Amino acid sequence: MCGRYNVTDDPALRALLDYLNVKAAVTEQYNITPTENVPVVRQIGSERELRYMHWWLIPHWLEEPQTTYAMFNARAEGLAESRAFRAPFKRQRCIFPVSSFIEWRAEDGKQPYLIQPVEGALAVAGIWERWGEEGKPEAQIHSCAMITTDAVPGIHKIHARMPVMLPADALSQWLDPAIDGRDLLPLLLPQLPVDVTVQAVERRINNGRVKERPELIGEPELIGRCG
DNA sequence: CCAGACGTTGTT
DNA sequence: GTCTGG
DNA sequence: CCAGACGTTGTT
DNA sequence: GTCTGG
Repeated sequence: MCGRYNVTDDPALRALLDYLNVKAAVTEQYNITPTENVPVVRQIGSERELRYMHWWLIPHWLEEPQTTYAMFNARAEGLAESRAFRAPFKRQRCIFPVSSFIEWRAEDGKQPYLIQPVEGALAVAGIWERWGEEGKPEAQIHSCAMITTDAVPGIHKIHARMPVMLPADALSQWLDPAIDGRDLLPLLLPQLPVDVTVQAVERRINNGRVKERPELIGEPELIGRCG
C-alpha cells in the first residue's frame, strides 16, 4: 500500500467485526486516501469499539496538527524505537478492517492493482493517538496509522512494501492494551494470513478524488497465503 | 498513495 | 523539484 | 546547554 | 514528550 484502500459493507467485513465482538457497522468507502476518516477497532481496558479516526497519526505532543511528515504509515522495522510511534505502539494499537487495498507498479506510468482476499476481510495492524486538551473530549482528534512491512514474494512483483495483515488468532493480543507492544513484535512479519488475488484496475482511481468502485481489468492472479 | 499546484495585480 | 490536498 | 526533529515511499 | 545534533 499502503496509502489507498477500500472498505465495503459486506458479509466478509461484518464477519471480521463479529469475530472481534464489535457491534457497530461501517460505511462503504472506496479509494480511501490518507487524512480521511476511517473506521478502526480499538480496545480500552476490556472494551472494544469501532471508531472513525483521522488516517494520519497526530502525536499528542504536537502543538498543532501538521502534515509535515508522512505519518499514515509506520514501518514495522524500528516501530519500538521510533520517537513518534513507540508510545502508541506500546499501548494504543488498533485494527483497520480492510476489504481490499491498492498498490502501484510503474508500467508506462502508474498502474494500480487491487489486492483482495479470496475470502473474508483483512485485519491490518495499526496504532492510534489522541490529540488535544484532556478536559475537552469533543475537541480532541483521534488519529491512526497503518503498520507496513516488506512485501511477500507474490506481492513484491507489484510493490516492495505492504501493510501488516494479522492472522485471526493474533487479533486479541494485538488489541489488548495490557500487553506491551514490544512483546508483540513477532506478530509483525511479512505474511499473508489468507489467499489473495492481485488484479489490475482502471487508472482513473489514481486520482484520490474518484470515490467509485474501481473497474477491474484483465485476469486476477491468485497469491496463496504461503507464497 | 497520487494528482495538482506552485502567483500576482486588479477588476467584478 | 517539492509541497499540499484529497 | 538549547534547538529542532519526530516520517514514508520510491528513485537515483 | 523525548532524543539527537551542534
